[in-house]
Amino acid sequence: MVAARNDSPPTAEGLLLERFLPYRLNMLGTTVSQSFARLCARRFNIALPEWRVVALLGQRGRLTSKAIGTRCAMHKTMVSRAVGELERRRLVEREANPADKREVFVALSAAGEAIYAEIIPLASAYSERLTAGLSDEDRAVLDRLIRQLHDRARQIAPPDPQA
Amino acid sequence: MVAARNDSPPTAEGLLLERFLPYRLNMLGTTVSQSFARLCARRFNIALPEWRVVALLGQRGRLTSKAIGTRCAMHKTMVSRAVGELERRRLVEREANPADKREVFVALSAAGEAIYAEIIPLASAYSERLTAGLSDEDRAVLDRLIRQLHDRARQIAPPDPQA
DNA sequence: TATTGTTATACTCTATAACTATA
DNA sequence: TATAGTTATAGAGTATAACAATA
Repeated sequence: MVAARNDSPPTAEGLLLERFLPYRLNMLGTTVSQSFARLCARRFNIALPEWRVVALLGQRGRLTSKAIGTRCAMHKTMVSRAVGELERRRLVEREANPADKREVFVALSAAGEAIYAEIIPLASAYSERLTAGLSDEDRAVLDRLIRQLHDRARQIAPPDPQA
Repeated sequence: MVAARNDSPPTAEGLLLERFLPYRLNMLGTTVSQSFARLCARRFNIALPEWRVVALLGQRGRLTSKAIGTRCAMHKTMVSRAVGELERRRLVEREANPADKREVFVALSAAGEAIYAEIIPLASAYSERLTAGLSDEDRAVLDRLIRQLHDRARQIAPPDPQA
């Protein structure tokens, strides 16, 4: 156990880097994300952007690239590359929307559905292990705090309003 | 308001990306970190790695590059570049350790101390705004959960054990 | 004119490898 | 041999700008 690590109060200067919430949230987010990314890489040889697209398509069925980007907060360039890579590996199929040929529908192939079926238990198990020590109330508070802090951060310094 | 966004329960498939904790923690960490980074860039024209080094040296006094890396979880190449940039801007000074000339002590210059004195209120104010809506109990739970989840994530898939 | 999507390019942060100079 | 630190290079992930095709 390393329980005593962060228990010291702030110094007279008013701030300790290791107790600074933005720093800690950033460390937590990257640590969790990278540890999950390692599992995905080992088991499926798949990177996180591709993982997100597979997870999304598995839930939602076919979607346009734009809808993928909106739903998992990925830039359209990243979506384009992730979908391209998944298509190269025959995990998704693309089909132009006849009603608007600018759009392309993306959907899991049979092989993609098979990967999805493996991905879900892996992700669920990871999430379960991650939160194994938490009470029901802990989970409820965590759920609420993530949303509150996320909204707050965007209020304080929104991502380049008029760029 | 977008309050209803995350309130739906998991589907029959067992997972919704936007309710998947690793995904949410990653989004939260990057959103908070980037919003704080924007403030630092606007006010001090300083990037996050440099900010971390200044904050650390302001607290701890002079440190070797290795100690900086250990204390704020930065790779030695990143420390080297951040310290180099800060030295170029005359915010830190370097001095070889006479007792072991491989090591270099890094310390804030007078100008660096001045920046540090401005950085602390900015950071404190940011943290205050970020957590403005939280009760004392919320804060205590958040503090504990960050540590628990961080430790858990590293237990589940440690960063390349034998690389 | 505006929008979907692709490509080229660049920037940030992270990481590996090769190197130096010490020890 | 091993360590502190630098540099070159490469890899994610994110972003802007220019573009083609379509509306």
